[in-house]
Amino acid sequence: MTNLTLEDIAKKAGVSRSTVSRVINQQPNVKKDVRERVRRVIESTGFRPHPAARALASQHSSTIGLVLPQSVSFFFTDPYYSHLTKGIAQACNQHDYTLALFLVESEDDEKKIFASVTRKGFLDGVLVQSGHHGEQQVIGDLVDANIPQVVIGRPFRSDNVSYLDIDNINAAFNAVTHLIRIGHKRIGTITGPLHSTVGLDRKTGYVNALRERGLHSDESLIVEGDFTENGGYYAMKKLLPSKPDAVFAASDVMAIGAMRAAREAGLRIPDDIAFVGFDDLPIATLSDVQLTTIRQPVAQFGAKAVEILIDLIENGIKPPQHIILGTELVIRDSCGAGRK
Amino acid sequence: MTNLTLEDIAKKAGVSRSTVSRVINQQPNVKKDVRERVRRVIESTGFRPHPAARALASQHSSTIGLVLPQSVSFFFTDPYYSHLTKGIAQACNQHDYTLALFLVESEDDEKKIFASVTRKGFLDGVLVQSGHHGEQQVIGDLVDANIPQVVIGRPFRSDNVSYLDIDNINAAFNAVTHLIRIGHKRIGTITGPLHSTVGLDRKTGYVNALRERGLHSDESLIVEGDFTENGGYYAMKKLLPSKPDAVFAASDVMAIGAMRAAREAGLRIPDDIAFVGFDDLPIATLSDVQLTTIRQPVAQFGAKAVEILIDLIENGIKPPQHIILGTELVIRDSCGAGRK
DNA sequence: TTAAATTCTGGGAGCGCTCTCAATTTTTTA
DNA sequence: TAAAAAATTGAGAGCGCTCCCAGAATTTAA
Repeated sequence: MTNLTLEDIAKKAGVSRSTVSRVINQQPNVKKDVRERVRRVIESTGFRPHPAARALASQHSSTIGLVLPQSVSFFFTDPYYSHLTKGIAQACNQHDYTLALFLVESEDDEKKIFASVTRKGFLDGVLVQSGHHGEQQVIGDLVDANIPQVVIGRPFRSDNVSYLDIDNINAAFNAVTHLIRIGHKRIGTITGPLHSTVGLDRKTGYVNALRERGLHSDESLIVEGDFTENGGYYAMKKLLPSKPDAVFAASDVMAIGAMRAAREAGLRIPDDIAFVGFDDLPIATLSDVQLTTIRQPVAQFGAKAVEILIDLIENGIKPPQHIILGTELVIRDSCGAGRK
Repeated sequence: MTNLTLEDIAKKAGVSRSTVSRVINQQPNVKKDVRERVRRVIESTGFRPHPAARALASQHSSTIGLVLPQSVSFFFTDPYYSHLTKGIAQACNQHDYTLALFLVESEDDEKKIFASVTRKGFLDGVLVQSGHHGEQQVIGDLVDANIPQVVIGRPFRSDNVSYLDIDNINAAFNAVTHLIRIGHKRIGTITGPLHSTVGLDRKTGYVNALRERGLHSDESLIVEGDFTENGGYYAMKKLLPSKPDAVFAASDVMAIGAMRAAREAGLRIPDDIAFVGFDDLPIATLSDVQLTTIRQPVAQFGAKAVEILIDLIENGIKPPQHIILGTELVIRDSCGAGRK
């Protein structure tokens, strides 16, 4: 089965290359019967236009890139990213875009990947996961290259870029307020990495909630985690001497790790110590005690990012949009609501 | 910053388009000083050749696709696939290939994706995760389209295709033999889906081990799982009435679920019941009792698949290769070795 | 019925590269 | 030093498509 070209189809259908092109691209001004005839030939031959030729002539590739910077790639195996990636991939399928995945693993990768990502004509647009402070570079380069981009999560410098985020401060605030309301007094937190906006924002929400409720926030009750299970485990070990009666973990995965540490220390959950997580990934309901957590619609998040990006691509770059999606506190067993 | 072309670089360097092309593609027959001069211009301008133009002229795109068929996409959020994907992505970076991700989610996707995947000139090659029986179609289409492909995991019909797999039968055999050797008598298994070769092979290994050691294999000790945590949990519930003293789960994730069910039933691990998993993903060491399991080098697996594929792409299609990677039994706490 | 407006169609140029081939320059050999 | 061989270079064609424009066919208006 040799590869057909527009010209071949044209010949078979007794028309010109141009007409076939019109049919394929659903342009007007083709007689109905001609259009049908051409369509039948395309159907019967299984013809597909050559993507590279198309991209070259039309200057767009129907491909978008998902870039996970170095600090993020490390965590790619965390379920949050699988769900995100899945949502993104699904949305791409739906919109007939191809998804190219760029996991930056080293300085070396970084150079190569950024060079190809910023090369106009390869990708129509880029989704960038916001990483830590040092990685503003990527976003800046993309802005300079004038390539449509949407940042997932608020970046440190958010002027000039469209991004999609949840209201982390408010969500964390609600979670901690809930803990206070049901009677907890010494509430600790395991934060995300504090070189990321997510980490900082969730911590801010925690601090704000304590302050508003008149609880003094004790530095020894705040431990920095790294969004991994093990990170949560070790952070909890650091937290234990301060004897918290509740812990707000900035991710479900860390909450699971923290609960493991608590159990090892002989504490019962939620009787001796309560936990609230963040994300509401499936794992939240898989431990022995179901995790109270903040639900963020990760997959839809990805899908939404794709939609915004495609809008940017197809309808031109607009003033940067900042879209904040809602979250929801899901009360289960680990917070001890209704027991105290 | 407008987009440069070969011609622009040529003019700046005082040579012809062809010479610049030679420099970029590291071809011989360019004078040393000319090469240097051109290289400097490229460096200083940050020029990158247009990928589509390149692909069109050279008939290869330096892009490979990773296709996860419908039955697999469902499990994409399972950590196994994150690790696999990560390994693949890393290898692609290393070899200067771009990775396109295709998660088939529906019949509709399937058509679209296969059409674009089989379109010659878009992807240089394809990595396909072997799925269940009904999905041989993909692989067949790819073979017909004569596109270099490597299947990850043994497919049902393995003639004509190169694939990469581990020796599942043998690995499962070893795991179960280990359980027998340390004194367990009533060994149950939670299999993977039995419409997949992985599921079947690991079950076969289990059955063989029992047979060789003269234990009769009881149908009620075999329950089909689906590689999810919840699947493991419910499979274990079905297994409990048969009172196994050990369980071989065909994946770590299912083992975790199964252990949750066992704990809920008041059983102590490994004292009352032993567990062995499969995969040795990080989660194996994250539960309260560390999981004995079979280590398969998932990330390297992905990397290897990429290497084989690239070899196929760059050195021509060869007789199908079947590569089997080794595994290793990792003995931790959950099997109760040394206690009985 | 004819002129004007509209719709449809095909040819040509060009997207930015690679690759072949012939011309030119340089090196080697006698 | 000249001829032969080898290395280097540039021009041209072409990859398969899109898009513009002019010409042909059709429809509408007069």
